[in-house]
Amino acid sequence: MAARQQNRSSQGRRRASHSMESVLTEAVALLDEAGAPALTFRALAQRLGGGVASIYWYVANKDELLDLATDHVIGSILSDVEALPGGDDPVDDLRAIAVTLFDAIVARPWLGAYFMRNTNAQSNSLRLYEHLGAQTLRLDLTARQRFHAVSAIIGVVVGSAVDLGQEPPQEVLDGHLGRDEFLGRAAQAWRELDPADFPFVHGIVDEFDGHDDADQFRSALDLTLAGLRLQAGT
Amino acid sequence: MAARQQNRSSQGRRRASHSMESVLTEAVALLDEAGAPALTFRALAQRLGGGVASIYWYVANKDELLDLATDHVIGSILSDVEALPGGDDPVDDLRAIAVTLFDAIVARPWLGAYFMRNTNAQSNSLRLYEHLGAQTLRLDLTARQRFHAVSAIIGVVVGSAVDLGQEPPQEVLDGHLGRDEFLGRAAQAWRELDPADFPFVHGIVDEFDGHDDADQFRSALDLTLAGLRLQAGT
DNA sequence: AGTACGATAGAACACCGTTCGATGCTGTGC
DNA sequence: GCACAGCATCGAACGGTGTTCTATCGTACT
Repeated sequence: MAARQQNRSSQGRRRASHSMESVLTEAVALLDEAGAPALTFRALAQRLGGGVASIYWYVANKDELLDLATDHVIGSILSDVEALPGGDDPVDDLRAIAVTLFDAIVARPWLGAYFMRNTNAQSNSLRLYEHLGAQTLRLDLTARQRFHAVSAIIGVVVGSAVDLGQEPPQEVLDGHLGRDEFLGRAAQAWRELDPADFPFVHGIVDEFDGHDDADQFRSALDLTLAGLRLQAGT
Repeated sequence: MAARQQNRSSQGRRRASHSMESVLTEAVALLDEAGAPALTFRALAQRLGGGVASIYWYVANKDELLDLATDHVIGSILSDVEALPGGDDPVDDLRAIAVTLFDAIVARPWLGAYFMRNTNAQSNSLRLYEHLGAQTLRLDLTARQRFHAVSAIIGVVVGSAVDLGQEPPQEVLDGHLGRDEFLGRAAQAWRELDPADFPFVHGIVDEFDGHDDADQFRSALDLTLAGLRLQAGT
């Protein structure tokens, strides 16, 4: 009985049988390969070897598809976070979690735009949120300070991620122009500004040229964490 | 001679004559009234009383339209920033600028998604960037620290703005549900979680319920600025 | 007057999310 | 063994989007 569905690609070929898992997996694969604009119902259907309308049996609309796909990968990020060793210093643990988050977004730039979009549902986002917050319970803070601290850390991650998630302006996607070259070109434009009008920009253009996004994020995070440490009075 | 174009709505009526200014103004008006999805070439053309393709004479594509519209409003934000009094403490001045930015995004939620998308051009964004950076010149920091400090502050603003710019889930847009009511409902769901699994969430749910976004932003900003002050050694 | 050119516009194209109605497949009660 | 119910699937169509093509108008200059 029912010895068919375990081998869905043998001779059936007429109809495709999916599953929530496969839909989400392929959706994430599309997002990973070519970013948010690549995830269309038609492309996804073709990849699943089925029809367009079939996807709507698993998902109400595109927003829900995005939400579920996002939650799907946040699940694996959650695993990474839970695998973190954890040490004496809660602030260091907060930093480690935040860095893990950032790394995950670097690997999947499209995540930046949808990250933490749905804190409401019983999703993995909430568990991640709890993980961050748990560290603040080890600090001497008020409830409000804890709430704001976690929001601030997520804000730093998202803020850096948005900068990062921006699609490069077409030339680098085509491979005609490397990222460093693109940065260098912008830097050159900055150098040609009037130093009297733009003293600051002139002062940091060398830092901007060829800068590392991870460094930038780490610095922003450390500023926030330093402030937090001060607040906790340790 | 040429006593026509100053009164383009009298009897001409056949053809519409626009200008870069009017295109951008109406585009911003559409964004302000109903958010990003409301800005379509057809809606904009109708508003300008002209054809769809005419807009392409002023603008290469929608991305450029968004960039220019964004830069247009950033110009007025820049005026607000330049009107700021400015005091003894550079960090306080940084805070004032950041708060001005945040307020502008609160007034125009769609800005959050596009803010600081193009630091490359000779735009108003760059001037705003310079304004922020100018304050760091009054602090005892290295060039790299200054670069990272400004990035961090922008990151906090953008991070908070993204949270804020999220379209509410349809019910509140229809007016069927107030924002506070919506927050309260989510809070209630949090309260019903197992306190053993979610100690942090339970501890801050009262803070989350009916929280003020401005407070949240201010706290995140203050953490970063406290860290910066520590770094500058004042 | 004729012409070059800045500026406008309608129609069409390809693609998108979404819906509708019909159709195949599968397990269940007779 | 067979009709039936419902789960799952799909093709085709609809309305809407950004974008392009081509034709045209109006104005200023020679």
